[in-house]
Amino acid sequence: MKINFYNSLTNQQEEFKSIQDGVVKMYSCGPTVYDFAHIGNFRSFLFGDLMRRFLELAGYEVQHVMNITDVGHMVEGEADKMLAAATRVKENKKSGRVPEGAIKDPNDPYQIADYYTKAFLDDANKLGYKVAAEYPDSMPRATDYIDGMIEMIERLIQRGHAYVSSDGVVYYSVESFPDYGNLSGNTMDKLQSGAGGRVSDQNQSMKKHPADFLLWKPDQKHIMKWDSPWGVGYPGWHIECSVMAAKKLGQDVIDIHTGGEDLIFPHHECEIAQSCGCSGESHFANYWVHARFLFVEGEKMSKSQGNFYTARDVFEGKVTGKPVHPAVLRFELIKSHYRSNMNFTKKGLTDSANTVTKLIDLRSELEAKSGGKMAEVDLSHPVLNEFATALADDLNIAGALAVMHTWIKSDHSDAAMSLAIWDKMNSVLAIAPISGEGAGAADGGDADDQGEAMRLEMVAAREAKDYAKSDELRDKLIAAGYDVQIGKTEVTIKKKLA
RNA sequence: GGCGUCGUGGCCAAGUGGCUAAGGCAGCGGAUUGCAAAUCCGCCAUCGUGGGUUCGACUCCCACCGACGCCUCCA
Repeated sequence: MKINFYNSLTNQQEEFKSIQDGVVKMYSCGPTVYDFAHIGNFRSFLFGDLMRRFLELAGYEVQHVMNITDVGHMVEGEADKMLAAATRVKENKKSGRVPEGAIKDPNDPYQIADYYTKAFLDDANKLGYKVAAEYPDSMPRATDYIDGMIEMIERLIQRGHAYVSSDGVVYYSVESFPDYGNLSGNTMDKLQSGAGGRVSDQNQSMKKHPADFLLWKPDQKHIMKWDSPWGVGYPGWHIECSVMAAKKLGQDVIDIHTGGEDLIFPHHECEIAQSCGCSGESHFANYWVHARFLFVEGEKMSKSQGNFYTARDVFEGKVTGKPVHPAVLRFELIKSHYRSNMNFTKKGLTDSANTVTKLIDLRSELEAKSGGKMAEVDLSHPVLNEFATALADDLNIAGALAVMHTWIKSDHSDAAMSLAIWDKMNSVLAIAPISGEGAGAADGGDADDQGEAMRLEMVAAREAKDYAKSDELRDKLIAAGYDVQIGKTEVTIKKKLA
């Protein structure tokens, strides 16, 4: 199967060819663990997951690695992110958002990182993010790789790509790496002309070039710090990905690197400079694939706009007023093309809930009909072939979903075969459990006791032909989030997924 | 200013140099129902504007108009 991806490095669609036959080495930039991950983060992460699952459907063995950034080296406004997180955690403990006892000492950055790492894994697993199920093997934490970062910085200095400036800070010298700017288009001359005013002069005077970026900063006062040949301090942001990608994937050049589009510059540009500067290779990743941003009801998502949602906000019903099943959020986040800005809306969520429900219902129907028996099927089957061919065209999810919808409405008299096809499609969509995988499952919606009581009452009312009472109960059930079906003799109710 | 993506029905969104321009949602008509819901059947676009290339373009080229993203911590 011919697979195409849009490569940000060359700004065009390219046929995908893995370095090693049948194996794909893939790295995705992961979350910072100072706060709960929001739906924009997950849009980008799940795009990586879709890509990985598709490659697996296409027959590749995919080694996917995603880092956890737990080094407190970023700033939020003026404050260190870890310090900001400490403040936030203290507030959240008061409000109950962070349960009592979850973080014993909010001043300990490791405890904060641990707490939010667990929260991330919890959300990610619910959303069927495969790499999260492989934690910790495939999800290294930056603080466990400080030694590797120091090694890489030393090597960069040896090779003439980095230098220690007069204030003791280690910088990468972008002038030592002619390809700097190839990914983002921000070549050195453009950066220089555009730099005026934006960067503080005192910082700049220490650097050889305005675009030189930090590799190690000695700083005794920093909240998280480690010993190094350049003094006690902390590593730059970019170096962790270069190190963990190489260590975990075991080679200097990898196949695919993904992330949000905002990471193209400076983060990914700098990763390339570091990794290639260190290895001497012409490429770090052969394919750089970036996801566009997520908007909420047409607006950019931001805390000040009040339209900023974490994954758990959505699960808990902060967006729609009703709880949303994780499978619905997953489907909503993967159903639009990764290179389009996706618009996250309530209506979209409802649509997604309908589709997910339809798929789950079809599955139960097929299981009942086939007695759980499943046929053998592969991509040579016309339906799956069409489904996979769409995805092979730069992850054309809309095309693939069209195939799926048409198939849903088609003839399913061979239930065992249909079940097999269903499973294959679901191995990519992951909106319901697949054998051997517990993640991201829509487990159907069983009624609770109260709902069941109302249902029985309704049946009784109907036997007595008391339609007014029956209708009243139906309205109540619907208000309680149930889907009510009145059959000839039976009444069935089911919790809606959103 | 630099780099990049894009403009298809009410909304979301595929696709092709030439048979009937996917699919979803919404809507409309019908079947079904005590009434609904769900389901099933049917209906519902000529592709931003103006040129050009071509036997023929929505699809190729040019111009224009418009939308959006990145260039600063951000997925």
